[in-house]
Parts: sequence; C-alpha cells; structure tokens
Amino acid sequence: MKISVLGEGTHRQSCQDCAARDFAICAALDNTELRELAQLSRHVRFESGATVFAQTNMATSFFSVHEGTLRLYKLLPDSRRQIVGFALPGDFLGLSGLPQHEFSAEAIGRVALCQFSKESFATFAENRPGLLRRIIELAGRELARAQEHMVLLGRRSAEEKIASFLIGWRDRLSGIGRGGEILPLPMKRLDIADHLGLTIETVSRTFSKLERDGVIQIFAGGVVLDVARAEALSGGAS
Amino acid sequence: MKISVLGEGTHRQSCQDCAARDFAICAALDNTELRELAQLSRHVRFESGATVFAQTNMATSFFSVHEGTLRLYKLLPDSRRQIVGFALPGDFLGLSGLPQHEFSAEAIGRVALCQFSKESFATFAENRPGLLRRIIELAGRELARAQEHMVLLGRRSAEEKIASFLIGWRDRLSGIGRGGEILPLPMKRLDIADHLGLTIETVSRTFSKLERDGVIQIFAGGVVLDVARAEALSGGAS
DNA sequence: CGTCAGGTTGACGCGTCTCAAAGTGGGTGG
DNA sequence: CCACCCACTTTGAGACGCGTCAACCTGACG
Repeated sequence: MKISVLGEGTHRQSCQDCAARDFAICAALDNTELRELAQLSRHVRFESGATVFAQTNMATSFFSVHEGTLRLYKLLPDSRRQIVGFALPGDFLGLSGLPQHEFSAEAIGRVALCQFSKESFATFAENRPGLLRRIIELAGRELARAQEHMVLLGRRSAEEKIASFLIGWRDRLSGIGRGGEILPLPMKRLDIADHLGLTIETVSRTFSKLERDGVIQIFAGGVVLDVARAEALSGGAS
Repeated sequence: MKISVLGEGTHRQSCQDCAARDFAICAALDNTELRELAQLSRHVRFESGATVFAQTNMATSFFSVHEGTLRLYKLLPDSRRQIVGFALPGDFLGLSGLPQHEFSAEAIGRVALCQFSKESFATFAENRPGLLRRIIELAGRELARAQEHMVLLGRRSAEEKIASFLIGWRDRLSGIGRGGEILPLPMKRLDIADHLGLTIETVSRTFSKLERDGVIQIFAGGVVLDVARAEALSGGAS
C-alpha cells in the first residue's frame, strides 16, 4: 500500500478564510469554536494515487477534504471494484462512525485534508448540538446521493449512466463554486467505469458516441457538456 | 395514490416496553425523555400496499418503524423502479432531512409506525446531543448499507446478487431478534428484482437454480437458507 | 526514439432482458 | 363445493446490450 505524505503540519493558514469552510462541517462553528477545532486538526497532503486509508484499517481519524478529489471504493475478494463515490472539498470522511473504514480512499491528483483524531473530535462534538446537526445534514445529503446512485446502477442503461453521471458531477462542482464552461473530469475512464458499474471499453465507446451525437466535446481532463441534450439522454431525474 | 389508515391514535401502549425500542432512535432516551417524546408521537397503522408517503410529497413527518416491513423506492419518469431499501422495525424514515421525501414508502403487509411532526421532533432533538448522536449512528449505518448495496448493483452477477441479498436479509433480521430456521421474505419477487437491479424472470430462475443446487428450499413467504453455500456463491463480502 | 499508461475501436460471446405461455394458489360468487 | 378469476410465479425461446479479448492509437516522459 503506497502512502505518500507530501507535507504535513499544524494549520498553515487560518480556518477563517478556508475556501471549503462553507461546504464543510466547519460551517456550523463560530470563529471561537473554529480556532478550538483547528487545535485538534492536522493539515495533511497526499500525492496522486496515494491511499489516505484502506477498507481494512481501523478508523482512527476523521477527515475533511480541503482541496482535490478522492475516489472512495470497495473491493470484492476477486478484486472487482466499485467506486461508491468521489470526495470533493467540504466532504467529510468517516460519517459511518463504525470502528473500521467502510471503504478505501485514494487521492486523484494531489489532495489536502484536515485530519482529526476520532476521540478528540468526538469529545469536541459531543456537546455541540449545532455541529452534530451539521453532521446529520451532511450524512443525509450523502445518503440521498447514494440512493440516487442506486437508481443509476440498477436501472439505467450505459448511455443513461454516463449522461446522468456527467450532469450530477457538473451539479456537484457548481454547488461548491467550481462550475464553468468546461467540466473537469480528474478521474480516469477506469474510475468512471467502476463508479457506474460498466467496463472501461463501454465507457470509452459511450463517450465517443456522445461526442459523435454532439452531446459532449472531449478534451484532455474534461468535457464540454450540452446540458439540455445530456438531460434528454439521461433517462430523467429521480 | 391509495392511502389507508387502519387505525391511529396516541400511544396505545407505553414506549417503555416497545419491542423496537432498543433498535430505534429511542434507545438514546431515558424513561423521562421517552415519555416526553411519546407526547409528540402518533401511532399509525397502514394496511398492505398502502403508501406511507410519496417521493413528491413534502416531508412533514419523521417515522420510526414499530412493526412490519416497507419498501422504499424511487421511480424514473418511464416508471422503471429501484427499491433503495426495505425498512424494518427500528428503522427511522426521514434521515435525509431534506424538505421533500427522497423516495416513496409503501407497506409490505401491515405496518405500525410512530409518526412525529418534523418541527416538534426537531425542537425536541435540538438540544439533546445524545439523541443527535443516535441519529448520526443510524444514518451512518444506513449509509454503510447503501454503499454495500452499490457494490451488489454495480459488480455482482445475478446469482451473486440473490445469494448476497438472502444473507444480508438474514443478518438484518437476526440483528433485530427475528432470526430463525426459516427466513421470511415478505416482499414479492418483483420487489426483489427491483431491489437487485434484475427482472422478475431472472429472480425466479435464479431462485429455482439455487433450490436445484441445494442452497435454498423455497416455501410460501420464505426460504430455508444454507448459509455456508450461499456465502460461497455470493462473491464474498465487501 | 522507445517505452508505457491510458484511451479507442472492432469482432465476438455470454448473461440477462424480452416476449410469450403455462402453472399455482387464494379468494369470491354462483 | 365447485368454477372461475386474478395476482403472482415459473419456464422456455430468442434477442440484444454490454462484457471479453485483442489490436491499435496517442501523448508524456526519459
């Protein structure tokens, strides 16, 4: 297991002006509490491909994503892989609260995270209802996303899967202020395949077909998306 | 939309000796709090097939399942259906916290629920960290189940899906003290199909094959399961 | 210029879906 | 009590979407 920490240390910059603050659990805290929580946190960085934690590990930390993208995946014994989600800035890792990690987390490109020891974070949160409610809010959002993804995996065709994925990814990015003309896709085709329950060949073919049909334009590391046409092909919401 | 309430009223029996208490959110409350919460609740019953709430409805209530089984599902515009889960005694409905229900809930057989108005429950929970932590615990468990189900939907074959489902269902039932020689399956074949991302024909064929292979014995409303052989066919955990 | 990871494209096969028909059991009315 | 109906399930035959296997392309990097 490759684990590479590029740099780490205590908070290099104040949490007050953290770009992810409004999307992360921190949104529930006032400035005093934020400073207190910062005392408990370490800023850690991982290089591309590094494993932040693995499914078999005991969960000794919570993480809040500060910058970058991660793939969260589960493996079957014969090494089939299902990517259960991609984590973006503001996402909180460790919501399950179980003693062992439910999935593995790997950096896609470089990532920066705030790390909290499980015990000290639990102590800090224990009697802060505002923070606890914020965690419930994030968990509920995550659960809703998971259920929407079950519909995709169970009931959508390959083309609908790709179209739905692109729309959902776009919406998530714009939700954290990363919207734009070009839709960045930092993950590889294989990651998309393992996220959508397809093979890499089917993903590649479907991207090509969508480009031929004028739904997307493919660039290195991203696409330009015709949202209306993609929605028409996605099989619909819900 | 058929909504049939067989009977309703305030708490007909004390919450103290509720069979679901230890599995429900109520486990976080002492007897005084329990009595207080009971004041806010209505016991409601639904007959088989009744809709408890629909995806389009505004979520005005939370529910805690007291007795029975429900199917929780999402529909695509062309009426393809994905059952995102089955709710059992102790399960809490409304975890997403969003203003609209994320899925529809229908009774499979008769069900009994505790209903809380969203506002009064929120007020009650607001400054009870113990209860909030309990909700986080239930949400985390639900999230872990959802992620496990994504692996099933995205990466398992039909036979592995059925075998995994039977094992998981068995484990869930024994977790709430409903284990036994015969494994009850209150849901129809079509429900299983829509839960596992299959068609009813494939489910039926696979059940027949598992019976021919001596993995299960099929009875009306349930099966007897050879757990070891089912696990061998399930493709493995995680 | 060679190597290598990632991506694309094609031919073919298989697992699951689709369509169709028949079997089963519970409930109801004659 | 039997005849019929209806919802649900089972089984079969054929079609098709996606997976598998294999070859080739592309760009980054040394």
